Amino acid sequence: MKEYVDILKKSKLFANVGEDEIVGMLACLDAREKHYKEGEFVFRQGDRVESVSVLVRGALLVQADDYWGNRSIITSVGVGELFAQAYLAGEAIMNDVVAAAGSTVIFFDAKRVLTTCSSACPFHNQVIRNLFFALSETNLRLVTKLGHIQKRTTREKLMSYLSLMSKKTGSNSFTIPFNRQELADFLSVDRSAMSAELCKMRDEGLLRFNKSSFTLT
Amino acid sequence: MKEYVDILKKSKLFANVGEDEIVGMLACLDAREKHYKEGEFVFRQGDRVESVSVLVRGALLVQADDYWGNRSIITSVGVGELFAQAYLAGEAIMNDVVAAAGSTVIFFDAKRVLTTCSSACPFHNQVIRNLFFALSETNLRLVTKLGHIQKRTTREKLMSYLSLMSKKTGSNSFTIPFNRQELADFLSVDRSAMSAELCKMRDEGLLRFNKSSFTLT
DNA sequence: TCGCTTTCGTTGTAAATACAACAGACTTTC
DNA sequence: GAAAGTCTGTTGTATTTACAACGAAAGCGA
Repeated sequence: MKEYVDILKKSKLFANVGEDEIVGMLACLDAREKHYKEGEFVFRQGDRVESVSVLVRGALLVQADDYWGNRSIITSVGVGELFAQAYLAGEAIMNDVVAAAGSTVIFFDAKRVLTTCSSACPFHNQVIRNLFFALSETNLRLVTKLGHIQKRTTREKLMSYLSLMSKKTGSNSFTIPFNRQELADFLSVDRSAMSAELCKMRDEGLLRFNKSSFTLT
Repeated sequence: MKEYVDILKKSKLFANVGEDEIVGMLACLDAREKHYKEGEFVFRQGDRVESVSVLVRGALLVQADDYWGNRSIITSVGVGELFAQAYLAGEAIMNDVVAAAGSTVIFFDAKRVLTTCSSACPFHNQVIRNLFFALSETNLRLVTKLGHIQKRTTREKLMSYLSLMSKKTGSNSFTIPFNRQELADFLSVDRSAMSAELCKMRDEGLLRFNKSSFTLT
């Protein structure tokens, strides 16, 4: 377990908590380590989540299968990230969580995390706040993505995304962290159709671009 | 302020907290009451949110305006509900929050809510957990909606939504809480096109329906 | 430099969608 | 019971998109 303290130290769950305190809290929070092979399920649809879960090795996918067997990926989870936090409230988890590679997860007892223990762990309150902030971050990502995707046309989705980037950077010129295919996947549209639409917008004088650099005009 | 205790009592923030404790906490959490006329802004894009906010009268809309002035509604807020919780982490709020009618909001100091005060408020920990759970609920709503909307075709969106309802109710027959227009707005598609697609699916034998009652086959 | 791969723009076609307009069934209201 | 309004299905058309396929440009390794 202690081999992963370096990773836990960098995770959002233990932000502003020292290494010694983390080691001390491992027992207090009933930390348990579990290994998964590629393709194994960490959670299945309908499971109850009773642990705060941190990925410390590998990669996970959060995905959903519908009534007809179609699969869609909700999000991916990287090392150091929390997942399934939103299901600690008691709702059954709606998605499958699958190991995309050999992975290790550390589970903390949710009840112990969410209940402050008298005086033994002075940094416990910080951890609770961190958990809340981590969930906030997830939430913001979702709202942002929803705002883009809910637009009807490809052009509107692009406008939504690009104008947000402009606001975020405070400038009409900015670089996006996606290539064309990734941007298309992010906005849930076809790459070639999106590429064509971008060029049409450029020709109409709405914007200019070079690779991943854009300028709104 | 005390006239709203009945409403606060029913809000998620004070679940499992008695009326007397709520009254006691109003001062501890630095509760402040503020009134808004229709059209007034509770928060504007870019504001910092430093209060836990509960709507106790009226109705609010969370909406976003993009670079070109287009408006899109993210969600609505009803009496007793928390809003803008995800921005307590320090990020500037991405949306405008506007009063859709004459409204009253009670603000609690976020720092005081998130930090347990020694012993004065025995139910303080419960409130912190409640805040976390409220955010979880928001999160689930978002993930669910995203799962539907990110599908490419109207049929896939319908499949996604209806198969989820089937899973949720544990039956192939269920009633949805929307009429056709509301369902279309929820899934971000055109009503008439959706209606046509539903009938096509019925004719193909995928499902049957009568008003808001559906049966998957 | 030569192949190989990746990325991006471009085009054509088939499919899906938005939009507008309308008719029938059903509700509500007076 | 009549009138007005709402909800739903239906249809036609213009627009938009997905999909497939291809070529040019850039990056990369041998």
